[in-house]
Amino acid sequence: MLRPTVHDVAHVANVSLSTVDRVLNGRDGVRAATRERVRAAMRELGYERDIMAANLSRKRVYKVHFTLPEGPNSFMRNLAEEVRAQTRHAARARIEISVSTVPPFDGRALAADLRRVRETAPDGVVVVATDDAEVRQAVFDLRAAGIEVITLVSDLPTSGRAHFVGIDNVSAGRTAAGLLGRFCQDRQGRIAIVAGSMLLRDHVERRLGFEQVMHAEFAHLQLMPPLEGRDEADRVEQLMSDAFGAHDDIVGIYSLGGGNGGLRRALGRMAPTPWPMVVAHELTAQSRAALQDGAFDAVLHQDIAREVRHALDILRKLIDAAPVDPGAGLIQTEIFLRDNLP
Amino acid sequence: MLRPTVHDVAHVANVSLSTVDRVLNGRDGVRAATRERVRAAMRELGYERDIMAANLSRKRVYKVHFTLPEGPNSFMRNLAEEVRAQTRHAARARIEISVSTVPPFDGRALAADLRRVRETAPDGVVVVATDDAEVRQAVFDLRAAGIEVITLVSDLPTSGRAHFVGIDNVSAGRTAAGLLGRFCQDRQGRIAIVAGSMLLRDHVERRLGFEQVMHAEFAHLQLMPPLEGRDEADRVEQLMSDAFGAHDDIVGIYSLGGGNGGLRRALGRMAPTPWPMVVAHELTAQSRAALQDGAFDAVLHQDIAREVRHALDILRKLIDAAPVDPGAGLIQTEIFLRDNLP
DNA sequence: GGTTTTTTGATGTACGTTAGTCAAGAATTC
DNA sequence: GAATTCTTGACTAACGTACATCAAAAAACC
Repeated sequence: MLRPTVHDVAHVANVSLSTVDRVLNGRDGVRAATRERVRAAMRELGYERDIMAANLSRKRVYKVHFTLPEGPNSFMRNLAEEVRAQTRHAARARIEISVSTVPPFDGRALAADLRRVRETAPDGVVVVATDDAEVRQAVFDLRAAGIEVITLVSDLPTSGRAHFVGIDNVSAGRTAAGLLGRFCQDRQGRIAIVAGSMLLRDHVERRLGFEQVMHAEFAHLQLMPPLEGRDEADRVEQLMSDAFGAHDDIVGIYSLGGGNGGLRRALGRMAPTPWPMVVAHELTAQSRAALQDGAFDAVLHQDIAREVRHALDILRKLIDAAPVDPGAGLIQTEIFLRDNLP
Repeated sequence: MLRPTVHDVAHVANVSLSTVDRVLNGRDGVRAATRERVRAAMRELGYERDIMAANLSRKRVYKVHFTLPEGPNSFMRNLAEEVRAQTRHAARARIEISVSTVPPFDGRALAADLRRVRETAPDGVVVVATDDAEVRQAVFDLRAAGIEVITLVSDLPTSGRAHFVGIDNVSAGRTAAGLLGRFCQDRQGRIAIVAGSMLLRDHVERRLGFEQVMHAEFAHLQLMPPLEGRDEADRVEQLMSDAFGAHDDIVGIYSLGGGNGGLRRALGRMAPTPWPMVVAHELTAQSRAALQDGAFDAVLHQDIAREVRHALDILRKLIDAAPVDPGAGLIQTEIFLRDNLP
């Protein structure tokens, strides 16, 4: 009832262990007919190589590199911290993690870093991608060098990256709209949108999803054009204060980027009556406090720790050439109210 | 820079491999002073035993048993299916899974099954617990026999189970209230609660959390006493129809158990105007359809696949006597609207 | 046919651990 | 001080796989 081993395969195929080994590891010097006999035996027995024993034998160490944007952003700081925290755990699974940071929103710098990383010949790379042609090329070159690439948090499609690990941002935007629309279903007025930057793919996607659902399901609410807060609290505060000054019928706010501290301050100073319903992104000290004191109603969140673990998991499978469910990588967006704060 | 091995420990402690092994595996015949020397060397080097190599050597197979309630409940059917699906995967990690099913809501039968399972001497047991003194005793006896026990979906505190894997049901109830209250914030009227059975701990907890928040935050809404639908669609349909007949001001419904098909039918036949806001539990074919056609507004869900994987993960760690974060096991409750259905 | 080349088998070592045996050495007992 | 017990070290085999070497067998070539 135990798992079949190479010995069993050798026996069934009526060949020696050496031959099974040659077939298994793609070494040459095996006649096609013999190779097929061995393959048939493996299929018949349902043989699967014991990866742990295999790794033990080859002293395999998975070299994985993370390239992250630096900057004061508390979300990215958490990310970096989480990667560091996983380094300890990963060592147990023979994964050796290295990290480099690059300036945010700078495609050129990111591409340069990826080229540098390629020289260190890692087995896999995890990158928070900036959407840029040069970055796309750098990812493509990594792939060409046999290095597996996974995008994290912000995707880079058609770059050859094997998987994206993060939330579905269009869906997150739709969710925000579904919540905010229902919160405001019996009200008339405007909905304000505060974005970070429309250069970030995840922000663009959130806005897209949000507007889709708002238009389709909650047409009685009037969408204002997005304010670009660049994830900076002061700028967000200024923009929102201006908006409150210009309109007294803002009944809902969707904050899809950073700088929530500024939004709080603007609300505290001059929120209209009734207090607008607010949906924001990322559970941080600011947004948590805002939930608790009732300033925000809901916060959409991605569990970064889970994403990092998930990325490492998928990467290991890719490197082992094990099958990976193509749907893997999408993390469910979490929704927090003041009532289910962890 | 590689991980230290027993050889390194032996060298540093200036003892033989045999002695290190004796200390490591708690065999006797080692003087206290020597043992301490070895321990010091392990600490100094940061030695951690390579579990994969260790398991390979001892041909360890983790025997894990699942005891699940049977019955027509689609939630439990999914659970059983998921356990079966994990069996294949688990085999790769040397985990051998067995499953038994027992009649639902029957503490005596469950306890009997656990006693039977104890005879098969598994390393660990995962059980969907019915809250019952006899079950508590059976779990306690398993623990006494050195068998690790984890409760799944429905907890059984003070039974000695090592962990509970599932959602925080009080928090789920609070979340439901937070959503429903905000959905109905500009309305006046009654809120109906449909439960499965108040004999199930998870249902009791959901109701508790729901009422907590409703009373505290949304006192303008009037809570009706819970209807016990026993997770049966027909009964739920009857109860809700009666409720609609008796009251024309039901503005919100919280369905915290099964039988959502019945709720849908009752709503279709005689929902008041405006259509009540509905929050239900578990994403099934019924609740998904109800979200899509707008009958339900939100569905709280627990990802069973994740729970099963999580339970196996924790169990493996427990059996290896590895440290397990006491907070592990709590799975975030997912929230689905029609806008973020997977 | 004999020779060369290709294919196959036998054998050994290693990975880091478990687990055992046996004998030498040290400490303890009377 | 001798007999006894306890402690320690040296050695071996095993887990399932990888990888290398050498010899034997089989196929291909001229």
